[in-house]
Amino acid sequence: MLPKGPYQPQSTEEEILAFWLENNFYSPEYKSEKKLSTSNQPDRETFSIVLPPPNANGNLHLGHMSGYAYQDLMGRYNRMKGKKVLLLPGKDHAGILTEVVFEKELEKEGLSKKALGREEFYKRCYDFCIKNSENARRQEKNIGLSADFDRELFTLEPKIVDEVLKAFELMYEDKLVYRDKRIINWCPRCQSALADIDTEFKDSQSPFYYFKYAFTEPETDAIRLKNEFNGKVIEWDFERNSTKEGSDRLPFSFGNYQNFEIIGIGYGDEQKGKLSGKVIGIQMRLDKNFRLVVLNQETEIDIKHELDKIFLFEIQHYAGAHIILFDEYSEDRFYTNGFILGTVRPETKFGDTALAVDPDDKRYKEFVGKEFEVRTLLGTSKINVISDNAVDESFGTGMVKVTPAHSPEDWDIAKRHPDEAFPEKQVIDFNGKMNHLAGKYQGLSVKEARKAMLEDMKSAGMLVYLDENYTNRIRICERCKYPIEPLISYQWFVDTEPLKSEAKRLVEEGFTDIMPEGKKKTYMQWMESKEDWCITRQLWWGYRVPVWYKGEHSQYITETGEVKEKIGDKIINNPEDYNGLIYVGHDNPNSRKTYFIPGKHGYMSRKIFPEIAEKYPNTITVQVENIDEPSQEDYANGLKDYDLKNSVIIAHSMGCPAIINYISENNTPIEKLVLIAPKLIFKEKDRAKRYTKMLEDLRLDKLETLVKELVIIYSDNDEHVTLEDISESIKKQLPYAKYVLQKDADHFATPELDIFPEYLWEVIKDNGNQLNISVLRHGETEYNKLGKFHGITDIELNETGREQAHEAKEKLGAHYDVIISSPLKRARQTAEIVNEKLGLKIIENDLLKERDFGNLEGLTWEEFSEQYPNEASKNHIDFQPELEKGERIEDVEKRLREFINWLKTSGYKNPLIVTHAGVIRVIERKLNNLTPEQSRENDPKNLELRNYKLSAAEWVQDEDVLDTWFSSGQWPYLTLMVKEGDFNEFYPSQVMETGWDILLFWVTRMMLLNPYRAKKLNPKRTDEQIVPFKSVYLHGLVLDKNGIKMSKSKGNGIDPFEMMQKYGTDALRYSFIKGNSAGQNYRLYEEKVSSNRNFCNKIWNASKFVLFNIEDCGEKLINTNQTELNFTQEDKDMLEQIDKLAVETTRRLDEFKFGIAADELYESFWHYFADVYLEKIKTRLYTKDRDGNAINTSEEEMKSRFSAQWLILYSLETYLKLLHPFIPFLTEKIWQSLPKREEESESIMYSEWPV
RNA sequence: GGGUAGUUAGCUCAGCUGGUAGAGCAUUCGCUUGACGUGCGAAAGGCCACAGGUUCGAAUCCUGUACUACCCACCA
Repeated sequence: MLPKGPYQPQSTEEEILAFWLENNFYSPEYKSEKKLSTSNQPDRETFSIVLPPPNANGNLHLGHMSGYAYQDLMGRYNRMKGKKVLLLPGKDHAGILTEVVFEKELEKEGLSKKALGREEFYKRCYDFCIKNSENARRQEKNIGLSADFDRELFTLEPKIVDEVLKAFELMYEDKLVYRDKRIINWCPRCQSALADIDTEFKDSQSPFYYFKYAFTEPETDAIRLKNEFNGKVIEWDFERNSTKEGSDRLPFSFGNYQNFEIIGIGYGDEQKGKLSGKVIGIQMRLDKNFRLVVLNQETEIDIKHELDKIFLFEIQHYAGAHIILFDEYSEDRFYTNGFILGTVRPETKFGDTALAVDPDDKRYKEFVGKEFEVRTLLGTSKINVISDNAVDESFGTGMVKVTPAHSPEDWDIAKRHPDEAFPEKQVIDFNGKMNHLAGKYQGLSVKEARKAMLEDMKSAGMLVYLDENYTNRIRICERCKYPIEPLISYQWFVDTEPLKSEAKRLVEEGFTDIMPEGKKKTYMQWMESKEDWCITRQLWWGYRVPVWYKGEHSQYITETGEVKEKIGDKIINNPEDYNGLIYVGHDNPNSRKTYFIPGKHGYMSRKIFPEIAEKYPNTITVQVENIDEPSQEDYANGLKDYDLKNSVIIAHSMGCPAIINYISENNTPIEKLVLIAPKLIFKEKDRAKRYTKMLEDLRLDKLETLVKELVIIYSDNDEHVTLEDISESIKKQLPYAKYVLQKDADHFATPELDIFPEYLWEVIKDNGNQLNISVLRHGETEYNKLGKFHGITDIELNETGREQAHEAKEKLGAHYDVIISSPLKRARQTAEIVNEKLGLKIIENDLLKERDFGNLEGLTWEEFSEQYPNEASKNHIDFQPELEKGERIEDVEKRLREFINWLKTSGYKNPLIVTHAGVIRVIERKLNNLTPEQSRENDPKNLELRNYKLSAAEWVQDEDVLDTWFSSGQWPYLTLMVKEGDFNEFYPSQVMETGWDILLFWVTRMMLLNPYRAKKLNPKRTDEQIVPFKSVYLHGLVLDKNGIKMSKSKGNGIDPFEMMQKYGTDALRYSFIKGNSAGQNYRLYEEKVSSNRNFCNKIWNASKFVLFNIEDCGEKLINTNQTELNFTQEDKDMLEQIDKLAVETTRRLDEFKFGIAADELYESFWHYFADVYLEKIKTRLYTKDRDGNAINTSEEEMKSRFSAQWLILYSLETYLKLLHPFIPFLTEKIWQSLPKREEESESIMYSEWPV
């Protein structure tokens, strides 16, 4: 029985939720022991929804909750229909948003991103997200979301990360991902590139500057400037003060004022006297030969204001005309001819590369295609005039400055006029400050520069007009609202074209359906648009791009303002320059090994391979048993202990067929395979009977897919292989290999190391040591002699020290290319002395300074022990880890790591470094991986020279991370790949349910990337099998009572949990659904929730009534068949009503008309079942009248009563089932109290849907 | 500039296979001992934006207009 009183949602929900969770009902794998449970239906179809992952950090708001209500509704409905349902939850790392949030979090602790370093930051941020995601997960459970939480995934989970990076690699290979220089949105605050979609617009009132590029030679070009008004040349009749047509008006108007009297004419000044003293008017120099002076006769108007308006109008329409306001400006200022242009961003004008006009604009026709020298704030410069359709002749002056580096539109224009408008000139740096091209404005922020330039343009007479009332829209960062700076930068992009046309087709052909219909068009329109999708962000929080550069890479701005990229010391000028400098793959190419596979014969295998392997790290000679007569098995045994994946392999002779077979068999991808004298492969089949098997097995067919770069080195005078053989045999079979001819005799048997083929050296050096560092300790000082510690105490060399240095210089080799010295005197002096012989450049580097010993400075150990006994006891004469003042050892290590990194990229190959004992120790430790204790006994003596080798050409990983949409765009694929078998079972999912506002952000990108991945996984998948979901249902957004979008900043949000507390989760869920339709925003306010709470209460009370009135029936009710009963007309009506409703509800749900279904259920349950039917049958149900006398006692009455009892139970159960997807908790609670058959499901979740 | 949706009761919205309009809230009146006042019964309130068309019949389908909201692009 149900308890008395109104429905109490809180306690019921708690109880029911625990029941569901404990029984694992949410898992698609759930199986019940009860026979009637729908989980036991044979051959269940699957039904999956991959849920949109909310930000792991965030609290869930109404928007999330409404989504869950819809998703869960579908899940529960389909579960009851007997489907195997998976609702797959996840949490998003939300890239830039979280990074900003977490940075603020760190600030609170007095920490910063930089102080933590990348790894630590990532780790902490990860923990932060995981911790906070518990919150969201709890909220999801509380709303009753029946998702399989055991499958929940975080977007940065290692397995997901692997898959995301793999997508990048695949797309790179397919050329769908490429690196290029583009104009991008740069957020100077976030210090990151952003995609268009990560930006917003804000209306802004920005002054609009009309300024003039004045010709340096005023009269030449200016003369040709013609002014045509409305298509005709004005001809003014001076005599009659009218135009040639006889009108006394100009063939155009000044703003709204028609009644201007034209009183001044002619170039001569005969009329001037008439104007003196009272003229406030406009003088237009329409042509070289005359001007017009116009006087306003209206006295009541604000003449200054009106003239401003007119003036602006004239500037805009009669560009090139020279206009003067008499009392404002002196005449001369405007008599210089030039081009007037308008802009809101004068500071970018240093980046102008051309001036553009509308091709149809007659005013400028004869200037197009010519170059002019004009005056600028920084002197003069030459500039081209081009014509382009992007220019609108009616806007501004009809002439635009083209600044390709700072405006996306101008970049596009420039691309169409590469010769005139390129290369770009970037004048603003990544911090939003003016750079070297801005002359005296360098270093100013964009805002400051604008202000300074305004003043300068005014005084230089360049400013023609300033329109203070201009409104435009500026792009701002979606996350931090900082204005975006369009800049040119090298980034990674996705080529969306081919993906878009595919995504468009899949919807057009109906493999994915989008609801509501109207949004399909929005989708199509987006799929037709063009976009360079920039997928790299300069952040730490996210998937670090699996890209490696050969050496440090950087972007910089050249003297002329061109943006360039440098990798190592190579400058990238075109895409081909990246060849060999970029490695894409998420293994670290630095740890890539070089393997030598020896053959049976020769000096190469026996001597050279082992010698090199010993000398170079990461180089290994594979040991092969029975190398005199090796078999395939011998090779396989030798190789099996090594991970050859993505390695470099150099094989000789018999090693060649062996390795080819081995990698083919194991499908091992190889970065580079070098085959030296692989003659046996091609020639010696008949001769080498012993190797027949190896050669017969030879699988050249797979090489092309497995080996990225294949090199074959052959010898032209090999007795076995001739050039002809090569061309006939090998090249035909391996046309993609690179062939290297070794001219000399058969090198590979020659005992001379130095004729080892040059090419091989290159290969090995990639992984080998290129940088030879020699480190020299300075000479003796007085303090050294006395045993006094001196770190930063700047003591000179003493006599002995100088002598030592002189001695040392004689012994030094001549191969150094630079001297790098600590700035302290003792080192610097030593460097200078030894350099007397070497004659090199000496560079000082602060990082090489000796450690600051704090209290120990200037003291001997004994003195120190006396003065600071405590401190001394914690340290040792040779090793001082615990100094109270001074520099910490870790800090010394840190700066030296920095120094070594700098050195690697400095370009020096053989530097001589002059520094201090402490520093040398640290360097040594770093390079030899020693602990401080291990290194302390090995102090270098004065002027002792030590040599180290370093790998200079290291691969350096790209610092950037991937755009969040790049990963969330693959979400269904990614999540279903994690658990074995899920992909095959649940992909494609049935529905994608989300708000329509992220259709263009997310749904489109999922349609771009998922089909691509699915097809890649298995090319045989059909269109139907590659789409990520069959239907997209876009729900409307939740608005507040006044129809305004809820937001934190407006404070108009409703807290869903407050509503749940107050009215119950079911009531809130019902409010999200009842009466709403796809794609339509709807308002949510407390009254709605409360009325739905009333509905829940109605269900509760009606159920109590039903249960109370069937109490006396016991087992009889559930064992009676409908056909055994005699129904009255009212019963039959009820029966018809409920049966029809079930059919109707099913239809509505199948058509995604959730809102209508909820309406109809509400109506039918309340206003028919409860209000009509239950009222009608009360007389049949009661066993006593008001006075307590027994009634309904005849057999017929008893029968009628039983029929009614049967029917109210039947109806109630049916209603509960139909309502369960909408109102899960309450319906479960009541269902539990209903009399049921033994084999009935233990939960309404798996009860059978009534149709 | 391109696109999408909307315009129905005082308010918020349903109603989209065409058959003289519905719900919630609000309003008015009545009802309280037996599931429920978080209730029951009743009432009032709409030429379904406008104009054409198709049809026996249009809130519903078509065309156009007006207004509103939103999205995309552009704004030198």
